[in-house]
Amino acid sequence: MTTANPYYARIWDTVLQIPAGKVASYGQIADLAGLPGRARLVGKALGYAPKELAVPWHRVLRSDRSLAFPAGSDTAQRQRELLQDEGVLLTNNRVPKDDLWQPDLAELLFKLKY
DNA sequence: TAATTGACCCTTT
DNA sequence: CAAAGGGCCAATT
Repeated sequence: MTTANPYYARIWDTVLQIPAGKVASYGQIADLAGLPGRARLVGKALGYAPKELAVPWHRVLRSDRSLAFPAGSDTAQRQRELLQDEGVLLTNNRVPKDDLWQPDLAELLFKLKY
């Protein structure tokens, strides 16, 4: 472990709040985690995310609802498989708007214990 | 310390 | 709807 930053923990916690069958964008996660404008950091945090936390990184994608990886790459294919396994069907590398995560802010704040 | 990089986002064409 | 340009901020070199 090179550097442990407090930002990452909050990002991981927020991602863990995404229910199965729903997806959220990096910017949305950053915003909910209290880090507006730091969407890129979310991606980095997911890359640093330890396996033990079982962070559902596959439920996080770009704001245009497309995968953040080049189509055809191993990571992209695994993400697509994981999403389909949860009931999120990708059409042309994109998920339906109906599957976007719409969190209840009050409940989310309670779970994250701000 | 300065420059480069990146699992991104928004607005305009 | 897809592509292009500009911006943002932390981590890395």
